[in-house]
Amino acid sequence: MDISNSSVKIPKHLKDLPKFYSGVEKLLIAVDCIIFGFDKNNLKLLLFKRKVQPFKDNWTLIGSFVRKGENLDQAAKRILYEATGLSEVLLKQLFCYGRTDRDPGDRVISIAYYALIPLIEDDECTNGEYKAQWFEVDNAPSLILDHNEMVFSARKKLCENAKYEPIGFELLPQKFTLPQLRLLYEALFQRKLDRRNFSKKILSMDILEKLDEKDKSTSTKGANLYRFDELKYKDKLENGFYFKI
Amino acid sequence: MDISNSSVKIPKHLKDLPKFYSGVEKLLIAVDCIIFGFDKNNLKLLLFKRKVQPFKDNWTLIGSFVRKGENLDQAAKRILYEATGLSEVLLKQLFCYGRTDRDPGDRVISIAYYALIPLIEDDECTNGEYKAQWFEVDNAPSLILDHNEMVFSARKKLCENAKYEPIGFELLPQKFTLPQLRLLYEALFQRKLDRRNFSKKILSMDILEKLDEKDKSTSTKGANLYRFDELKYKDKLENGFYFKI
DNA sequence: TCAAAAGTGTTCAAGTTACACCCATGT
DNA sequence: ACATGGGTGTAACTTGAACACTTTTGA
Repeated sequence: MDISNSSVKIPKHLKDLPKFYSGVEKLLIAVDCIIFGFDKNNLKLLLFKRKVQPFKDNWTLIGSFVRKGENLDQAAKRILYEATGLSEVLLKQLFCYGRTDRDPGDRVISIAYYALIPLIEDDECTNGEYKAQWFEVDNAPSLILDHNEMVFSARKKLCENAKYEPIGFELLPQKFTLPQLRLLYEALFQRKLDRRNFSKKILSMDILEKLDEKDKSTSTKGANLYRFDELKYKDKLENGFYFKI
Repeated sequence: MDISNSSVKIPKHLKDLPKFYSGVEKLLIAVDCIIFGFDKNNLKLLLFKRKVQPFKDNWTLIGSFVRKGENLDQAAKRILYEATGLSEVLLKQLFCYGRTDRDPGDRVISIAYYALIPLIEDDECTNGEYKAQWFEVDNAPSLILDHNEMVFSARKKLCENAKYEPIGFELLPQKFTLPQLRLLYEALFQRKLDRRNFSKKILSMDILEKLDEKDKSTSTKGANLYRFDELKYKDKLENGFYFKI
């Protein structure tokens, strides 16, 4: 199937014409980000104090209206950068929320994205602008509008995606141990995983690079550090391999 | 986790105030529907001749701008009804397309939905308004804007969803045979499935009702007709069962 | 009576789960 | 020397894949 943008090119004489579709009502478009992090045992959520009315000072996801000339992905990226200072981050579009009454401030269509970031300190996230705070996902305060629903769906989607894509690594530091990785998946799937079977499975995929370093912070023996080998992974993908945990 | 709309109620004094968010640019919002059908061996796509500029008379997905006071799902439902006359149809939101340059007519944010309908004749779809035509998905004409990309993604998503949700039945008549159902999944997954293993698997789920009727249109012996037992399925769902094909 | 599709059962391979023992090291 | 978490191997089981024979009936 041809998935190129379109075989029908834009005729030149259209380019400088006034816009079509006049008289159609326009709406506000926002992007909201569900920012996940992981800390030892817990999946976490970065929440913010809303700065504007309505619902000023209530807990909220971070979001912003989409600007003129800005793609949706760009908007998500900008929002995340403004809120955390991070730019190389996994962002994924989840769902579009458009109930007419979802925001009493006006009708707003909101596109939800989730972001997976390696945990950083609360105060590094503020950038002077926002009061950000990490919460355990299962222990987070109630949020404004339909943001609770967004978080719920995002968590579910994250869990699904993590089964078939190697996105868990995005939530860990570059170097991590197998026990760490296992705790992450246990938090995502909300169930215990067998230590031995987990190691076997993840190592058999042959997408981790074993480093010559140990992390002794959780045991006397120390656990080996690994790195996700993205190049190797992508190479394998092309040869019919697919990630599955 | 609390997924109620919000624990923060809208303060009464806000309700009659002028809208917030003044000065923010608004954009056009459209919903586009990828309408799938199934005919004997082939997954099909219902396409339309565009009635307006730009790209008038080119093949396109059916779509419409979202109206004031209309939820996104309602818009999708309306579009589908206007185009096919069908109203009890599976509709699922897929993805939101928002590239700034995706429509030369103006900046339009488009939310794609797929619809699964039991095949009906082309001319029943017109409703006097549109020139609709079914195409095999793999043999469809090139579409305007980013509609080719939408179709591609929708097909992929449909395939994924069909593995874990009993949505295949939406594409068949109420009464169907196992060979028919198998052909459908073969078209979705684009590979042959073993006749015997397929029957075994689908019947072992115990969500089909065997009818006392045969379809003799494809063989002398005739194939038994079945019906998807939605109530039974939902009941099983609550008891931890999950569909998997 | 035979061709063509439909229905059913068995066997084998692969993947998943359960589980036990040894290792390294700071105290 | 021992307690604690980390590393590996093996057996039982479940699931999915491969495959062959019998049944029905219109032509």
